[in-house]
Amino acid sequence: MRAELLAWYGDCGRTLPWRNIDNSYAIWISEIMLQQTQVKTVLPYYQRWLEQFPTVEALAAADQQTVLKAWEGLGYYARARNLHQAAQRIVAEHNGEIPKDFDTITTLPGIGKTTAGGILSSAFNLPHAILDGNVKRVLARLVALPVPPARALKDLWQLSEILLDPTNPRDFNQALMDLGATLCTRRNPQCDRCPCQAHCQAYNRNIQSELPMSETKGPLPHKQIGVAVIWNEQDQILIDRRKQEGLLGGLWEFPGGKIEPGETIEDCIAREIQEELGIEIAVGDRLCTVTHAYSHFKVTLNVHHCTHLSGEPQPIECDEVRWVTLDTIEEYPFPKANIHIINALRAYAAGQTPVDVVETAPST
DNA sequence: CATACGTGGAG
DNA sequence: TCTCCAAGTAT
Repeated sequence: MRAELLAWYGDCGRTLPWRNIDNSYAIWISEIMLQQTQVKTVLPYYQRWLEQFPTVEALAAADQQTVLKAWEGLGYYARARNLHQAAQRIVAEHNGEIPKDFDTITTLPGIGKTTAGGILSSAFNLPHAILDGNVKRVLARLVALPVPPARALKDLWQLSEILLDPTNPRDFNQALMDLGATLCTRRNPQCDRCPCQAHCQAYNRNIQSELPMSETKGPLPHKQIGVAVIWNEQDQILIDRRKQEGLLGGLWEFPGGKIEPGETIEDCIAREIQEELGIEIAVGDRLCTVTHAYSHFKVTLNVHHCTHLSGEPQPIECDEVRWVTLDTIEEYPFPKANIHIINALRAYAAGQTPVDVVETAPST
């Protein structure tokens, strides 16, 4: 099966900018960006990143806000924070060289088993297996896995290791991923073009469309949030930088919080701002309403104009607070949901009517 | 072993 | 409109 797969890869493999290059730093960056993220999404970020941080030294020397700004919009921001930390460790502990040893490279933050295998095989042609989403799907079909892949990780890893071509692990791993990305897709797999068709249990039983089995998940919880755009007398707006840990760590946002049962939006906003920033505000008109879906819950941001009344803002529940103008706000990294608020603010400043931004309709 | 962690695209 | 999920890792 190796020969057929490698031959197919030679003919039909994708051309990607991080493929067949002699730059382990760039390959590392691509592997991190590609975690849970499609190639098409990564492409522009990857190009910009290498222009801005061409070497591991350049990345290590950058400040975190610059790094997060370059990552803005890609999601899973711990990846950017870990990339930055790992770069500093690679410079300090490994003379600026990406480690070639599996146990060493997996001690770096953000590099787990499959990313390590991806880097080591792609950058150095070392015989380490991978098990990403593509490979899980390909292998689940190959053996007609009767359970969801998450229930058989040990077996799938073993299979990936057994199949791996020890003489050409780089091309073999890339071929496996390309097969999953282009032919052995989640829906409508093109088995008629597949180099592994004869070996595929799912195809032989004609159950390729049913595999891999998926876990059933319930509906996402939906939270209502009150958000404040607080103006001072200099026409500045108050933003805060979220703590390093957890959701959107290190990014800036407009302050606010969860609306309690029976609480009005206005009461919620005034309470949250008092609790989190220690200041008094007057809650005014609605600016916009933004509904946004994260991976594990949905939120509706009920955004209101507010006026600063008294008190010096304190970073009680965040790492930092700052008054900014609409002209300089773009220097700060913001999560996607807040980008919508900034756009609404620009429209407001330009004299337009308030807008509702709805990405996903509220379910309740 | 289960959950937290973003965003955009496809059907 | 809504669900699923895509080059996963950390805890």
